Amino acid sequence: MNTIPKTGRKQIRVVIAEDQGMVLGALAALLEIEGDITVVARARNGKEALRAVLAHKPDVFITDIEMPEMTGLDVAVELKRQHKDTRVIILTTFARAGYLRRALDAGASGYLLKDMRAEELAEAVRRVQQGLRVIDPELATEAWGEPDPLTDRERQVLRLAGDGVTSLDIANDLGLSEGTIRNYLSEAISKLGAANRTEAARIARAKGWL
Amino acid sequence: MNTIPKTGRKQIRVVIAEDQGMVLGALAALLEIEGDITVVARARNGKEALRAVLAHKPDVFITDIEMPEMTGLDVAVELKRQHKDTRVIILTTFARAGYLRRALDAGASGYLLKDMRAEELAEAVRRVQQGLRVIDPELATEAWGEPDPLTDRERQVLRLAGDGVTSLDIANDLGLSEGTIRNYLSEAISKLGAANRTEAARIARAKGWL
DNA sequence: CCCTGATCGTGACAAATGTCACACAGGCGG
DNA sequence: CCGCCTGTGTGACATTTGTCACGATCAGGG
Repeated sequence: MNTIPKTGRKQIRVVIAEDQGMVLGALAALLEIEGDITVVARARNGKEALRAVLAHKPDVFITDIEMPEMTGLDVAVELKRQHKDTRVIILTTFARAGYLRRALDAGASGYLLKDMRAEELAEAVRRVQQGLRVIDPELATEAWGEPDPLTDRERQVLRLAGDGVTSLDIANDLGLSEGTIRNYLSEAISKLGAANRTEAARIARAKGWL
Repeated sequence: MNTIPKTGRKQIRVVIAEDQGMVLGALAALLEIEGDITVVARARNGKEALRAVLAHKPDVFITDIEMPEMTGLDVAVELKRQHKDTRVIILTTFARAGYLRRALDAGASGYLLKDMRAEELAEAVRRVQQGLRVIDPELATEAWGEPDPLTDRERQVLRLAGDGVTSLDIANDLGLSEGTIRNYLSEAISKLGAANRTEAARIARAKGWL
């Protein structure tokens, strides 16, 4: 690092959020070697990220989805709610239609997968800063496939069941009757075409619905 | 980057393997900015990594565990079998005692977690090249805790059950009787102190036993 | 050669799970 | 205001799952 910024054009100011320190530092290094991009702050969880973006008002905010404290998607929603004009790029491992849809609903300008070529990140930052959208091509087509068929309750119940929590325990947790839980699970299982709660949870997770 | 290599000392030659292109490129960028380290090859799966290490004979080989084609651990085992003297650093997301143990058995010199600080990677490379071991401190203590209590069959059955496959289907898959499957699962559940197959699978996965 | 542990099997029983049919409230769109 | 959907509940029933007790075989170690 420490290349003197090629000061010809205005620098693109970026904040990055990512919970794995190694990846965070590496991504920052990757962007810093581009002369026209400056990483003005880094965050290792959602709340920190939100504070950083509000404080620095960067041009572009790059964020992972699954982080402690607050999800990258939640941060995007909050920025939208506050009408901030920082553009958001979601950078995640998961090629899940459900995530992409939620990202777009939250007003994100980009949705990139971590297994794309590293060179594309800086390019995406530039495109997004110019007001363009950058969506992973494979996902873009598939995305408007099936919408999440689950209701909130079903999702909530299925999440617990998928971790091995017992129907009775779920009922107590949520203050419902055990029969009701079994009904929800039965519903979810049939909606997802699964054979049992475990498979149902696996399917839902794979689609990004959980 | 582009600091002119401090050519006083010999460069440390490194090969990196990681299936997520973005992370791979970023890690390479991170190491390249260190004057004394050169990334001589990158690989995006296990087989490619093995070939790259054999071809370049680097001082240090940094690898992820979960990759297509061949696991980072498998690559390490193969290098050990061939008595190669490239030092191996495992760099993974998972703080699992089972993984660490297997890594050490495979002769790895380092086991780092992706959520450590980015600066520690280059430092680890230098230490390892000098013949030292670098193990994540938290793990180091815990590692020699509990060994995997499961037998091969139990592991195999539990893996399927954890994906929602039915006892009967597992039985057919493995050519065993359904009762036997239930026995194995019951055994596994009790060994792991779980309440049911789903929780048992979750626990086993978390420990790196699956 | 005996002991142990892993593997595979049976049978029986209890508990959890999955399915169905049905019921009643509240909310929302037409 | 009338349906319709979601959320919630009940009861009954079939199936799956989890547990136990018992055996039989086989390989390896002492």
